[in-house]
Amino acid sequence: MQDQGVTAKPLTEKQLTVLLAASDVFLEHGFSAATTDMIQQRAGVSKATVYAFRTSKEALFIAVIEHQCAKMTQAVRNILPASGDLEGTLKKLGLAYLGIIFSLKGLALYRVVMGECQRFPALGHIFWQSGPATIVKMVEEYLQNAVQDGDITLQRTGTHLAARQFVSLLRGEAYNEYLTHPAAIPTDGQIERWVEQAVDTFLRAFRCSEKPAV
Amino acid sequence: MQDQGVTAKPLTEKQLTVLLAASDVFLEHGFSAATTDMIQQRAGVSKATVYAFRTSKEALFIAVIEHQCAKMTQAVRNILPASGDLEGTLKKLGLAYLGIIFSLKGLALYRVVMGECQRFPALGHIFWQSGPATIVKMVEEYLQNAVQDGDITLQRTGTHLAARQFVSLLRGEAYNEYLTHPAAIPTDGQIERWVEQAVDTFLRAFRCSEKPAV
DNA sequence: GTCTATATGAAGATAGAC
DNA sequence: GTCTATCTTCATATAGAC
Repeated sequence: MQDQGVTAKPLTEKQLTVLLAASDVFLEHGFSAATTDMIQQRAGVSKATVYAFRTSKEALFIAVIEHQCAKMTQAVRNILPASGDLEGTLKKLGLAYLGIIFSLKGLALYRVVMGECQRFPALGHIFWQSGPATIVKMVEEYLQNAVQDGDITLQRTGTHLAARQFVSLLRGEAYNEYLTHPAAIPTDGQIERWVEQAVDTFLRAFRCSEKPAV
Repeated sequence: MQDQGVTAKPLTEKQLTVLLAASDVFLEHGFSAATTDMIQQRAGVSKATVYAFRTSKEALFIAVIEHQCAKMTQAVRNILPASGDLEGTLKKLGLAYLGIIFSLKGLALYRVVMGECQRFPALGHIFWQSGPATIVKMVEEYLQNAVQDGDITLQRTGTHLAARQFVSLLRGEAYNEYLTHPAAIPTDGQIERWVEQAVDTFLRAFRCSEKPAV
């Protein structure tokens, strides 16, 4: 661990170089197939410098995933839907979220975490909290506002499940499709269409115009 | 490849032993972290027997994933919803599908494929076709029947997207949650609730009682 | 702190007996 | 076809100079 987490950790230039090189290599190859030689070469430093930053390959890998997850959390938390109406809010939020998870790095991070979370269970938890759990919580808040404004009713499912269903619709089958077809990422136009279709279906299922038949 | 695919391949007893042992090891550790020693020991045979079945670790891994995907396709195709009404059909289908993908092996297969589909792109394609694409096609057929019966209208999204949205709702956030928290699998009761909630939301969004406002 | 060079162990694959 | 024993390669990690 070595100074992870809350306490500040002002990385030196070389340390940052190592961390970024290790990120590239681990995100591309996963833990086991990546070698410290690759990382060393990519960073342009010697092996001793790599091991001066973290004392083992495993510790380096954990640092990389924690760093990537922290970056993702930050990106998700920075989403600030401007619009006042629910539809516009959900669309802005959806666009930003899909932009993150459908990026090359977003997809690669997901693949690596899935592949290694059996060996590193802590990383599975961290990823879950950083990504899905965070966006669901944010959606939940916006939905609760919309309930108070009378736009939608969530009595049938509860706020939490409704938020989860929205995020699932948002991600959609396209997520699995692109995860299993590496090297390709969707265009902005495709993402826009997915978002509109997800928001559309969600609002049809939860809009107040329908009777909230519990 | 060596006699994969359409042509029959009557595996000898030892070959099957090796294949099953390799399946266990690869599904637990992924490709790189698994060793031929583990497979050899688990199968109770010598290393020469392992290499007599497939000529390299990579070929053995491909055989394992193809076999697991074929088994999954078979399981999905065997789902035969009995009920005549749409709601019952979707529920039966959903229950069976979630039973497959939320099993220990189903979750493990997904993790391994995700982790290795960068190195083995063909396996990503195979998995996509075996799992998500297959279930979506089946849902599509049932939805089309329901449209002709006048139960639902899919003009807004088209049949294909509607089917994809249903499958996404079905899988839900729970899928990511259990993927990132290995060793745990949901109870049958939980799966039942997820299915009911997914079907409920889906039918609310697509039922004919709503005006198909294109 | 950083580099070069190296020790050490492990894993994929094979040779040769039966 | 199967087993025992082994070869060879390569990756993690360290020792020692600067």
